[in-house]
Parts: sequence; C-alpha cells; structure tokens
Amino acid sequence: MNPKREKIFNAAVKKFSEKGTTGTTMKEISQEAGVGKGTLYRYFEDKEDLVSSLMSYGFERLTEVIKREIEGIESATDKIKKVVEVQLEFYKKHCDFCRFLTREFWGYKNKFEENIKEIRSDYTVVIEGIIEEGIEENEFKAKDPEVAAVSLIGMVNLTALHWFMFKGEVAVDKIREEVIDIFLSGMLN
Amino acid sequence: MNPKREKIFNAAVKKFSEKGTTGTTMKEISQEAGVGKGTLYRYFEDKEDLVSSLMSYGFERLTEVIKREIEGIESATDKIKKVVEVQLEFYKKHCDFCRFLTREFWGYKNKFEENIKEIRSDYTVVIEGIIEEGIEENEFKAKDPEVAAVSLIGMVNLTALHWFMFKGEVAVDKIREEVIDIFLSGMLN
Amino acid sequence: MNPKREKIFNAAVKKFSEKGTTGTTMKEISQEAGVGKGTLYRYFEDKEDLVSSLMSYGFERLTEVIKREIEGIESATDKIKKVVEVQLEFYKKHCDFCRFLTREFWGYKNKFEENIKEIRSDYTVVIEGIIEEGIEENEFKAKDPEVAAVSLIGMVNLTALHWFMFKGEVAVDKIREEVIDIFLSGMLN
Amino acid sequence: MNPKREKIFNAAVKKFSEKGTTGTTMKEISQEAGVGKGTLYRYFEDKEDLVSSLMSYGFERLTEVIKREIEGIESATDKIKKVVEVQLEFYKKHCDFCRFLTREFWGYKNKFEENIKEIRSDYTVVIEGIIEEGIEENEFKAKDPEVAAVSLIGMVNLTALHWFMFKGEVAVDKIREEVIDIFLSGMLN
DNA sequence: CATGAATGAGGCTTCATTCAT
DNA sequence: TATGAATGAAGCCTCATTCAT
Repeated sequence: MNPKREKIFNAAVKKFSEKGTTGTTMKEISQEAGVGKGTLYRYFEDKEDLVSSLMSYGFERLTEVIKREIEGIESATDKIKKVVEVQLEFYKKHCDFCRFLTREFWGYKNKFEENIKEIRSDYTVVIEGIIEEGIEENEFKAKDPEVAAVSLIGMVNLTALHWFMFKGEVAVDKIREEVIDIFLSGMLN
Repeated sequence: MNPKREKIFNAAVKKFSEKGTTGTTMKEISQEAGVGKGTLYRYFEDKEDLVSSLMSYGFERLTEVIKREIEGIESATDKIKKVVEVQLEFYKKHCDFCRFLTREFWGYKNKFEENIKEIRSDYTVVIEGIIEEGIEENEFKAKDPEVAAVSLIGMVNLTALHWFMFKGEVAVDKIREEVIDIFLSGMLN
Repeated sequence: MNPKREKIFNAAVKKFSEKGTTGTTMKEISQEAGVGKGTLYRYFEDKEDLVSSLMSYGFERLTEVIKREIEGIESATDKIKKVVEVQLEFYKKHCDFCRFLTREFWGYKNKFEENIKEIRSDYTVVIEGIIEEGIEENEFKAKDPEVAAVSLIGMVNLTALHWFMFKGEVAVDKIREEVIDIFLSGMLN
Repeated sequence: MNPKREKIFNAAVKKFSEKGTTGTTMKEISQEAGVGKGTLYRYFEDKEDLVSSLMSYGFERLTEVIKREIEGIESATDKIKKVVEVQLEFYKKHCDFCRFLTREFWGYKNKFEENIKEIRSDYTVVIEGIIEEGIEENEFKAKDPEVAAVSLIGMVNLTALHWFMFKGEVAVDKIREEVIDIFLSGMLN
C-alpha cells in the first residue's frame, strides 16, 4: 500500500479508537499522521470514506490472517482453536482496531454501507464454513451454523474488548482457553 | 419516572438508533418528543448526559428484568436458560436500544464514564453470579466465571444484533435454542 | 418585512457591492448586520439563497416603483421620460445595488436561476409594454419592442454604472436629459 | 502570442463563461488547456492576473477590430453603423467572452484595477471620438459625447447578452437594425 | 415552567499556490 | 521547462447551548 495512505490509516485508527470517529477531527488525524489536512483528501474522498476504508481494511486483514493460519489444518475442531487464537492475538495487537470495529460496525446508513456489509459477510462466512465442515464430518452438532458462527465471534469479540476496557489488556491465554472450552464442550459438567 | 422525561427518552432512543448519537440533533429529539428544544435541558444537563442516562436506564431495566425473572429458579442451568430468553426478548422488543447500547457503550472518555462502567458491571455481575453459583453447586465447570459471563453476553448480544441488522428481525426462538445448547453443551458431538 | 431580515439584506448589498458576492464572506455580512453568523441561516437557506433573494427583491422594488410612478401618465413618451428618471434616481440612491445587479445578474447556473429569470422578465416586460402601447397609439415607430426595451435598459443601466465607477457618482440630470433625447429623437441632427 | 499562453486563454474563457471566474478552479483550466497546473503559473502571476489579462486581451481585440473596420469610412453615421455591426458580430462570435466581460468587468478592488480601467477607457474613447467627430461635422447633435458613447455601448452590450441568455443566440441582424435606428433617429414617429 | 430565536465555536472541505522532481 | 503532490488558510455551514419572553 502507498506509504502515505498507510500513515494516514495508522493515525486514524489510533485517534478513532481514542475518541471515536465523530469525536476525531480531520485536523487531528492529519497532525497525528504528520501530513497536511488537504492531503487526507487526496487519499480518501471524505471522512466517511476514511472510516469505511479503515473498516474494510481491518476486516480484510483479519479474514486474511485467519484464512492463512487455518490452511493445512485438518479437523474443524483444530481450526476453531486456531481461529480463536488468531483473533485474540489480532485483537490484542490491534486493540485500537478492535474497539473501533466493534463500535463503528453497527453503523448507520452511509454511502459505503453495502460495501461494508459484504466485507463483514466475507469474514463471518469463513467461520461459518468451518462449522459447516465440522457438521458434515460429523464432528460438530450445530443446527444453525450461522448462529454458531456469530456466537463464536461475539464471544471472542466482546471478551477481548471487555478485557481491554476494564483490565487494560487482552489476556489472550486465559480467554482463549475458556472460550474454546465453552464453545466446544459447553458449560455442563 | 416523570412522564416528560420518559417521552424524551423514547424519542431519543428512536432517533439514536436510526442515526447514531452524534448524527442526531437535540432539535430532532425535541421534535420527536413533541417538546421545545429548551425543555430537554430541564431534564438533562446536556447531550452527553442524555446519552449516558439512556444507557444507564437501559442497563438497569435489563438487569432488573433478568433479576426478577430468575428469582425463584433453582438450578443455575435453568437460570442461564431464562437469562438467554429474557435477554433475547428484551433485545427483540427494544432492538433500537440494543443497537444503541452495542454501538455507544464502548464509549470514549466522557464525564459519565465511571458511572456507566459501574452500571454495566452490575449487569455483568448478575450473570457472573449465576455461573459462580453453578460452579459451587458442581453444575458448571468454568475456570473463569468472568470470561464465561462475558462470553454469554457476547453470544446473545451479537447474534441478536446480527439478526436485526442482516435479517431485519431478531429470531428469538432459533437463536435461543442454539445459543443455550452451545453454551451449556458445547459444539462437540 | 421582518426587521432582522432587512438588516441582513442591507448589510449584504453593501458588502456584495464592495467586494462581490464571492468575495464577501458570510461572517462579514453577519458582522455588518450586527447579528450572529448562525442567524443568517435562519433567514436564508444558504449564501446562494441570500444572493438571489436580494436580486429578486431589488428587481421587485424597482419594478414596483416604476409601475407606481407611471400610473396616471397618459402618453408613452411621458412614461418613458418618467421611467428613465425613476431608474436613474433608484440607481443613484442604491448604486451599491445597481452594481451588484449588473454584475450578478448574468449569473451562472444556480438553483434559483429560473426564479430570477422570471423576476427579471417582469421588469423588462413593463418597459416593453410602454413601448408597445406607444406603437399602438402611433407615437412610436419601433419594429421590435423587445430590442427597444432592452436597449433602453442597457443605456440607463450602463451609463449609471459607468458614472458611479469612473466619476464616483451618478449624474442623474445630465444622463437623464441625454438618454431621453437619444432614445426618443435619435442622434441625427 | 505564445501558443501555450493562447491555449490557456482559450481554456480559461470557456470555463469562466460556463462557471464564472470564482466558480472555475485553476485545475479545471489546466485540464481544459491540457497542461499541468503549475504551468499556468509560468504564464500568469496568479488567478487574478489570468482574469484581468483575459479581460484586457478581450477589450484590446474588440477595440482593435473596431478601429480597423472604421478606417477609411468617412461619415460618423456610417462609422456608428459599422461599430454596431462589428460589436454584435464580435459578441455573437465570442458570446462566452461577452458574458464574461459584462459580468466581471464591474470588478472590485484588485491589483490590476487601474490597468483594466485604462483598457476599458481606450475602448470607450474610440466610440466617443466618433461621436465628437460627428458633432464637429454637424452630423450629430449630442450634448455629452461620453453619455452618448456609453449609451450606445450599453444598448449593444445588453441586448446582445439578453438575446444570448434568453434566446440562446445573438440575433445580429434584427438587433443591429433596431439599435442603429433608435440610436440615430430615435423612437419618435 | 416552556419555548425557540439567537449565538458562535468548530467541523469538513476546497483550492490557489508552491516546490521537489 | 513542466508537472502534480502537498499544503493550510479560509469559507460555508451545523448545532449544542443559552436566555429573553
């Protein structure tokens, strides 16, 4: 990616995470990025475009990493374990991003809405695919893979964010173990 | 509650859910509520106060309903079932609210931050309590009740919102069954 | 008219005449008018609206005065004399306005274009009517009343503006006499 | 003239006429001219300079054509006829230019103001000269040659522009005949 | 108490101009 | 000499908040 575009991206995530998208001004972003205010508009149509580009970019990176990491893994169970681990690591590393995504994803009408929905869908579908695979192989028993997929995403996403917000850091190991255990074996003794 | 305050609350949730808190103007809220703009300031310090009061109010209602509904239920398992059901019903009924909460909760520094954290904590703690209880009674096996509690909240919250956003309505029955099953018995066959 | 709207109008003509519409900022107008910047937007949709409202208002006033003044006058010749006089007086009194009108009338596409054309037409039509009347009464000999009307307007308008710009003041008497003479009796000896 | 300077000139009139000087950006002009944005600044100090150079250039061309065309003509009456014809033809051919001139000429303080006034004066003076000449030769009867000259310019300029704006084209023949008739013989029967 | 006209700080965006290549 | 990426001053407009009625 264009290095200046990347600098802007990094500055934007940082600020957006700290103060929200609407709480952050274009001026702040340009200062954080060390470029002129006008330069932002050479790389992004407007603020809305910057926000949704950032969101797409994040989902794409996450989806990409997940896809890459589960490649070669055979069993659906092991894939799920890997997915949880990868996501938690990603959230830990990019907790700014995680917060930004969680907050802004459930966005309101904007001109890039459809685009975002698609990207988000790509991401969900990967997890859903693993679960469907597990069902076919008789490894899993879920009736509705979509509910199961979104449930897993919800578990990982909110625990990571909860830890980040209330404890200051994402406790990857602790969360991973428990989440995997619950998702795979359930709570019952 | 003061009826005019309630009218403002209802108007605010509706608008906030449609257009986000920052996308909604005080004028719009006052018009939706059928009162003068100045009147809003008799019931709330400022916009920030309105937003966080609304958030507190929502969490309190939800916590309240949950507490009331699980009263008298004996086993932790049954309590969890009830909690999931009650939450889904609440989200279905107040999906505007659900969207608003999910989006605005992970809020940024504001003068009511601590207050909100506390309210949110109350809510989490109820679920956590049920799980601890289940562990003590040897019904549950979780190592970390907090992770388990937040996981459950994440599952319910994000599936509900996902359905609302992508399918237009919260499919309570379908989600409830699957979420309870996963949370209690896990995915493995 | 609303007194505050009028204050804004007066401030705007003054500034527009001095520095052009695009050279004048909304802030300058608000300061000249002694009101807050936001107040301008209570009385006018936006800057474009302010400009075209001002233009319509001016044409309407001018048309109004002309219509009122020629009422009761019998011969077309005397009406033309009065029209020239009234216009010159109006231009002298509102030379800011005259300059603004001349410069901005030949405007470029904007959302009020049609409205302005109509107003301008009303004004032209009054003069045209007098000429047609004179032709019917066999007083005048023009073949094309529209060319004649616009010619008269052009004579008055540009001489007035020329005097204002190059001599600092509109020499009503001198211009009136000569313009009327040329228009009615021509240049030939 | 330098061919690149000419390309820029042509691009500028076209754009200025379509969208006004302030509505046209330097980028648009450079694209229309097929040169880089920076190149404009090799040929013109700044935008103001481009605008006023264009204005001077136009007046000079017009004055030049008029001077050339009336050369050799004897009577002031015939010269006036020629002047009207030449101007209308010029306006018809360069109606973009005509619109631009009328709109921008009554300009506001800028650093080239004096220069423009002088150029404009040259142009006025030619017409004035013919009228003075006619008076001396006892052909004309005007008391104030300046008023008469500016009146003629106003008639031609505004009728041409009026036709262009309201009918889409300058009806040279019709306007010429009527304007000449009025100016020379007046309206009276 | 209730209202909504008035305010002005501050946001987003544009664009004339510069300057390194 | 020609270019166009970069800049940042400055404009238009919005909207939370106040306060006279």
